Amino acid sequence: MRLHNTLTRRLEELVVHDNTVRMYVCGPTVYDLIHIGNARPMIVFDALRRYLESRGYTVIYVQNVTDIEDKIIRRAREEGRTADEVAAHYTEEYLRDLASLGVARPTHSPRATAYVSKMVALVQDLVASGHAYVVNDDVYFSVESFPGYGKLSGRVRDDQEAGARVEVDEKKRHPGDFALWKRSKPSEPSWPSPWGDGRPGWHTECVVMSRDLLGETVDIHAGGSDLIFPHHENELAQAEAATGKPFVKIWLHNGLLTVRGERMGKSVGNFAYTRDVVAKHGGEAVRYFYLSRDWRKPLDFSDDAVAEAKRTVDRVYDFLWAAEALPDRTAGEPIPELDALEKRFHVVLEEDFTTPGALGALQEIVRVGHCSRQACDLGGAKAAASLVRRLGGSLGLFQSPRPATSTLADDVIRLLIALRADLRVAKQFALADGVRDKLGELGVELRDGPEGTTWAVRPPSPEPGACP
RNA sequence: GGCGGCGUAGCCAAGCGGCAAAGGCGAGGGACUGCAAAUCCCUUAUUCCCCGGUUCAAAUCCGGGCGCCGCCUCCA
Repeated sequence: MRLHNTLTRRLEELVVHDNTVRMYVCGPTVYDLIHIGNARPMIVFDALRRYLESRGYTVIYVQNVTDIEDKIIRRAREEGRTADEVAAHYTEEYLRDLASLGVARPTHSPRATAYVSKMVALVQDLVASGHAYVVNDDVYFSVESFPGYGKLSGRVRDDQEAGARVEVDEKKRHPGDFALWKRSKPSEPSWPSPWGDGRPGWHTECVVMSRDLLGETVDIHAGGSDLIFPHHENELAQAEAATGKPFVKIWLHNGLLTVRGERMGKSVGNFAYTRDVVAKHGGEAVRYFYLSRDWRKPLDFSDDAVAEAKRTVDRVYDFLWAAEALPDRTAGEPIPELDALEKRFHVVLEEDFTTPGALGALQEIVRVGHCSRQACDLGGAKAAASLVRRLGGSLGLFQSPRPATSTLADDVIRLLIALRADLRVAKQFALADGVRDKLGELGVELRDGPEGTTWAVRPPSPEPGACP
């Protein structure tokens, strides 16, 4: 598989040892519910993980939880709670949102506060090796001590100075230097260190947790493209200054969500909470929506666009549930078109994980399935359905079983269908249509076909499939 | 000012040197139907923002425009 590496700006073959992919994805800072933009990397990289697993790799998937940070402290103060309480609360909520999106639990979800002593050790190492310096109990990383600084984001230090939007901190030797350890104010959470009580600065946690759980060099490190600078640039500098080894083989950065062309962000105020969008359209519609656009490109979010994705998802399930309810027949002629489509599905994913192309292939498989059914090739329809299940499953889509109705409900619906059939024979069309409409209001859709009437349940807000 | 990305049908969106340009939505026509819905079939870009260039061959490569967006500050 080839993936676009931010570091080299080209497609690179994913080469791993022991058939194991070591993958680190930047997680949330737990000071609030996650918004729908935060959900993009979670879904996209979860889909990548599942796809790699479906291709036979073992994936160790780490997503951190940042549970100590200025915003958490501020929030705690506002709510009269401790920072720990705020972090614990929003960590729970975050995990709930992940589940509602059909995102599998990471292999590890390390919390920053559990790694403070290891962060202190890293900072000590950097001070000892001359990559960091201490000023008034704060510790700064010296960007001039690391020649590779800027290689990820393509930024040259001197160019940045011209912009001069960054406040010049007198204590820093170079404007680009960044805090590794900050002395804490009396009322703030703090940890002991050789430089007095304080807390970790930016970027250090990911380096430490990544190294601890995945080793000094990871295969994939992923996150939103807004993290390229300064966050990932600074991580890279610390990690490689400390170990002298490459920190990451392939950097992956997803495009951001926009709203009417403008970037979605908490500070802009044009965001929606993941939870609210999922309540309205279902988690799987959100997932399909994200996978229908190349993961590196910006994606314009709107309610209508997600609603369209939901209709598409519903239609696929209509086909799946209908085909699976068909009587079993001995397999008919294999359909060569299905093989070709399966191949295409993999070809486009192997080349930079182009999920929109793969979804296109999936749609065509559905069409072939409908077509087979129309032609009374039940084996063909079933083959198409199981292919959709299998391929969809490799991206975390289309795994829901037909919603169970009680036997009693089934019987009553059948009774109503029979009654309506009688009414139609008697040409009592107003009454027959009334039955159809009332059932429709209850979420039961009737379809009259050449072989009689079938029905399907349309849940108001479908839950995403269980994780395989 | 520096760095990066994008511009493909009414809309969304693949394709990134060689089949007169996937797929979805929407729209139109037809089949089926008592009428619908669903489904099926057909139609909907001779052309890929504009202008030059390279090439036997370009949406795809190069140069120059125009337009939009992101990052450079916590941010997925």
